Amino acid sequence: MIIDKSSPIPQYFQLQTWLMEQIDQGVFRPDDQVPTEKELGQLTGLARATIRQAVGNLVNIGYLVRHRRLGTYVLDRKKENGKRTIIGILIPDIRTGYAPELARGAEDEAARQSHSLILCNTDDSYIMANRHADRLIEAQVSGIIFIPTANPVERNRLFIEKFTRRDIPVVLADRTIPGMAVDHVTTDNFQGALDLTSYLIKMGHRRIAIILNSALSTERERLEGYQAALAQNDIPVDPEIVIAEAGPFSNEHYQEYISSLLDRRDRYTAIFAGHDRIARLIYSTARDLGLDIPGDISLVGYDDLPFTTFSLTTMLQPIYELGRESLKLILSRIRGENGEPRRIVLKSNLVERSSVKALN
Amino acid sequence: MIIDKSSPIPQYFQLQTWLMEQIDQGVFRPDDQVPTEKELGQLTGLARATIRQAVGNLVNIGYLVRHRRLGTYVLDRKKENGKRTIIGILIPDIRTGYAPELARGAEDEAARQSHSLILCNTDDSYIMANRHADRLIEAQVSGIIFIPTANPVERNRLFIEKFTRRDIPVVLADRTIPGMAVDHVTTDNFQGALDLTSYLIKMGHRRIAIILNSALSTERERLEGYQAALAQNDIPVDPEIVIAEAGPFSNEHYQEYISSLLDRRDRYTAIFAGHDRIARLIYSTARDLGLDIPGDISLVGYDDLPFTTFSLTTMLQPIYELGRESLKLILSRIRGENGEPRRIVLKSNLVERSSVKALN
DNA sequence: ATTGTCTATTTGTCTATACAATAATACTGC
DNA sequence: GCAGTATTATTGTATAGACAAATAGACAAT
Repeated sequence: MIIDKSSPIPQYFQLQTWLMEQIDQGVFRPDDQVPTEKELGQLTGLARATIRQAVGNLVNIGYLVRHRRLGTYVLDRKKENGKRTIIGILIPDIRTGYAPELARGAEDEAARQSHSLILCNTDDSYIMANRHADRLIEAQVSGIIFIPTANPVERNRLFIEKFTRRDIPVVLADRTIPGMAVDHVTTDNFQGALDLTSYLIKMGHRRIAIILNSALSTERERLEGYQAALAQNDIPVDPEIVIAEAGPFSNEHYQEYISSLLDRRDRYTAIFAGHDRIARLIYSTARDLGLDIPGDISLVGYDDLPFTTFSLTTMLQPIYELGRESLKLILSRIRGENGEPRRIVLKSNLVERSSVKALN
Repeated sequence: MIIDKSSPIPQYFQLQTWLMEQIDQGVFRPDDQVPTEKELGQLTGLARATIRQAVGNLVNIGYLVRHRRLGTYVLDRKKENGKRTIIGILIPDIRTGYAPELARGAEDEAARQSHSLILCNTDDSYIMANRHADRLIEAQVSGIIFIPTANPVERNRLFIEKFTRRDIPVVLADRTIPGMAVDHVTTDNFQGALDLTSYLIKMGHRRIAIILNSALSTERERLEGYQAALAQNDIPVDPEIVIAEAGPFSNEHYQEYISSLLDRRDRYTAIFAGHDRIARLIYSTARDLGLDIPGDISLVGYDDLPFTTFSLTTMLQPIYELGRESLKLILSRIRGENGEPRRIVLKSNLVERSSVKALN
């Protein structure tokens, strides 16, 4: 029997629970009709008012929908979920690097599709990310765009599971998390770095320093691209001029690495900066030391941030598109598309300006 | 009588409506007990089940709360309102000018107080702002931080009323709307411009050009500060070198104004740029024309955006603080503080770099 | 072919009644 | 004074029955 009349649990509540179970277990599926009130009465032996109370509660919390004369139907949770039109985006810092461009790309697409974007700054800290996570769940976001923090894989994994446990889809933007099967939108960092390094080699540079943050998947891929380009040209890697430390770094930290790199400038003729922000720091540090770029040292960056005052040869990443594509992907998941995790890779383009001197 | 038995409107609904009216009109106030089901029965002549249906609905939508044995009480809407922890922020473009800094200031304070921030880009267009508005209302934001668009006062007024009609408080950040009594957080643009112009005069400049967007209240105030400084020093205003056009401008539009201003460079020795973004454009345009700053023309800006590569003397606005204060203010309103619209003015500081040549 | 009418079914509204659970308050016994 | 007990008002749960309103679908009228 469905209802235990002797139980202290109210009978309407027993019926309500039973109905929810049937729905959750797929016995009653979305858009199916559930038994009519009369049938439920025969099934349970309860009075119609009691049945109405149970069904009414389920209507209130969005499990069922009633149609006069037609019966009561199971509501499609996914469809309902799609009605909450808020998506969370977790970015290290909206003020730095490509963050504004990415956020704008995502927001434009969100607005176009009648969704709103909650902005969260993580400062690359998993503690902050987790605080945001709890708030976002409470705000009933229906999806998450996440730029993984510069922290161990495990930390990022736990963060993501907080959402997936609740059936809230997550898309990784730009950076990925090794070993995790999650949707991911990124650019071709390996190919980009390979092209960029090959360009330096073509310009006559053979001793090329590189400085990057190896806590970030994107920059690790760039390192691999750099190594591949050297290998293709039979140039051995000089570990003395490969600075690949892991961590969430402040400008001050980078400054130290840059200074020590500039101290060893007899070992190389060009620097590959892991991203434009480092490139800018290198530029201003070099200038303060009286060094000319590209006169004394050639320099390339990665990102193509807007500078206007400093003419950096760099790899243009389609960051605005990256934001848009991330949002499109998360929306398709919210709308119920399931299947294998997808990986979208956008092409980058070399932008040749005047921070590289030809040596040949 | 409260209930019209002959009406086609269901009696439970009539009772429900009546109760809501009593609450909204303050007959039953927050935390008051409403009549017990028995009393309502005597009052209306309805059966208890009907009364329970009416009251039950009001409990569901958050008007009332029932306590077994104690009675039914009016819920404090404000208290409930405070539970929705989302605030909307409408900014022209997260990618340009001080927007990232402002957004970060607001988001940090929001996170500190367990609130979330929905980011909206308006591109200074009231059409986009209105589209966002509808979405934000649907998302049930409990407050709005708004940077007015570069559009006529009326447009901005209508936008704000959309929210105030629904008891959603609005705080204006940075820019204001003339003639509207709304909370406002800004910087001392008049004093800042006065100081900045006085500085130029102290450096020996007497013919000072100014270029700004007069659609923005902030820049209008800066124009007044500029005029006041000239007046204090008995310098007449030369209308030929005051470019104060109104509109939402693209870089290309500004470029034209700048070019025409640079054509007349015999009439002035220094340019006061209405904001740093124009200053940057002036700098690069001048450089393309072979002009040196400050050698040929002195230049000051307003904002203190991070440049690193171009050393601009400018007025530092505490934008991060502006974002934080805006959020603090909106939260105090959300929490029920009422009273006269407040106006918070933050101090700016002159940052002396090397874009001004001393003429004396 | 379109429009109107009827019928059966299902949910929507409403009454009258009963007992249960809860908790503030008063009372009782020590 | 204080712990336990009884009282009692109030909401919570439940039943049985009735009529209303909407509407899909069948059928009739135009």
